[in-house]
Amino acid sequence: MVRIGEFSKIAQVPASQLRYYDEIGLFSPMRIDSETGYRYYSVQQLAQLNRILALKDLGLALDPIKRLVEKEVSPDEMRGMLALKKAQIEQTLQAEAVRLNAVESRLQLLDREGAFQDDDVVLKSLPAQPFLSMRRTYGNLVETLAGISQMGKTVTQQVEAKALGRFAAVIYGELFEDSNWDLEFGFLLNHSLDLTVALSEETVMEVRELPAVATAVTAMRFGGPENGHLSYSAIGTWVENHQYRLIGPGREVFVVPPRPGHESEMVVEIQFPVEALSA
Amino acid sequence: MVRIGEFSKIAQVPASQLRYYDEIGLFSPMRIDSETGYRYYSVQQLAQLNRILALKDLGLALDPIKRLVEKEVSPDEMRGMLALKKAQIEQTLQAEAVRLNAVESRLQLLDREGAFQDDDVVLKSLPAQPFLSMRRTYGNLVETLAGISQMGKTVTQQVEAKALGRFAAVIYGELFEDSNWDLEFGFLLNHSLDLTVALSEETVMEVRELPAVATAVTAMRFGGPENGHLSYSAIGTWVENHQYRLIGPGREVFVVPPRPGHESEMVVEIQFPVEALSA
DNA sequence: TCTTGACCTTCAAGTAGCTTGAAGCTTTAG
DNA sequence: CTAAAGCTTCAAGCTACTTGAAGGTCAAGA
Repeated sequence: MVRIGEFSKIAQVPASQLRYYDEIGLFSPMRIDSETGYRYYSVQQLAQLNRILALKDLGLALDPIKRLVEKEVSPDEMRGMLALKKAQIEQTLQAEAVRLNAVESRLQLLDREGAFQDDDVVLKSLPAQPFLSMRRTYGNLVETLAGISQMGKTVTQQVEAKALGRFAAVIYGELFEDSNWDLEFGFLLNHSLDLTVALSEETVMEVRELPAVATAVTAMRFGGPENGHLSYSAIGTWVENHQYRLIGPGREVFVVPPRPGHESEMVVEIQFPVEALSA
Repeated sequence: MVRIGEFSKIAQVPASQLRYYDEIGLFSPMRIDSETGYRYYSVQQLAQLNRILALKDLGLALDPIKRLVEKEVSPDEMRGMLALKKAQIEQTLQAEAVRLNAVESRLQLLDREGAFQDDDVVLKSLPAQPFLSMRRTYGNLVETLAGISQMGKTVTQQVEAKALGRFAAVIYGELFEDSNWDLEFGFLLNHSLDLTVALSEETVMEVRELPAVATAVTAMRFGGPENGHLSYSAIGTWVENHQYRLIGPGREVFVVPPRPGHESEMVVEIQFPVEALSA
């Protein structure tokens, strides 16, 4: 029997933690002196403590561990817990990898530019997302707007609102020509669905996965398309100045969609996939 | 200007979080009605909020982000922060990978055994660790103990105590023979050092890295070597029953080293690297 | 035997980044 | 005009601890 300080040295666990585990009833000393309150542990208890720490290392929370060591858990429940944990860890791994990517981008950027950028152009990484969309070539602005408006109505009628995310467009051609716009547009979805929406005999919207983008340059455009060239040129000069290169079609995500009579309040996020030109 | 509810929908950020950011002075509404206290945001502020969220996505804490957006950070400081973050993320990635491994081991184990084991044999993953050690073949127990004892004295005299971890041994041969024990022993180190310790003309201890073990079966032995066979046979039967295979030399880590007169209180952790026999 | 210092006790508060809930006021739609 | 939805502040809760204050206990040396 040893006092808490020695046991904490042996087990390589801070005494405060042992007291805490005692307090929450997870792991208690062999004996507590009823006069002084001193905790006395036996080295035999190391085995138990190690089991607890091993489970904690798996990423389990203390509460489930408590039930585990008290044997209140069926094998099936245990299997469920572990499978859940596994899925969580896999997610975390993915998320961390993306994060690492983003941090590295920033670092490279900083090395080249020497200062932190303070304009409105921002690097992001974009996750893959299901996209209920159609692709077509439009002759002019009026035709496009009409198409979009009709699509909006049809979709909101046929698809439950909470599945629908933001309205978005992918721009395949050059927008700076006045005609023949090659566009894909539709709604981002909050979770993948298997559905199609028929707009007419010839045009059907389908769900596909909009691929993830490791690094994208993004900018916000406030107001209607008349401000569009501003944001595009901001992105264009930024990309040139910072030694990146466009590697895919741009996207516009409608953060605040235009409402009739309030078009000037609309907000669009413009996103371009890029990659760093390796020095 | 919109109220907090609508802004929260647009920005996809809970209102409670916006209030919190206001409270800590990280991101405040454009205007607060002095009569009602209502917060009013402008859509233009989305750009600022998005910058903040992007930095948060990098894994930065809110406090540094606050200083960043208030531009109280030099590029060099920023570089330092990011480099630190990068290192942290890389660590996390490693740790998560190990964790995933361990969880998968447990799951496989559970699938084969159908129940959670409740004896004292536990699966762990072991990190790589620097090891100040020497390897020799010993003729018999007495010779071995003498060697160990001399080594302990010399090392504790020559190396600062706080660098020294636990005493440990790697067992290369079969211990069940009575002679010719092929052993490596010495002290685990808390951080890597570049040093050698000469025990005699012929024997010199050096620091080398004891490799990490993805999956190890471990057991605790309480008491002297006379209990040793118990733990070894426990591990042996466990490994057979659970369809694992030994893939490297075993280790003994002295958690509570023997003290003269109190040998029966010693505690040793026995570790064997294993791998699952793929079904 | 006394003192000193190391060690132990409990209890309260702090950590990060929020979320939840209660009690009460304001705005908007019908 | 009323009801519902939306807003306010303030307090407490979450995880897994750590830190610190105030005070009691133990072992060794003088």
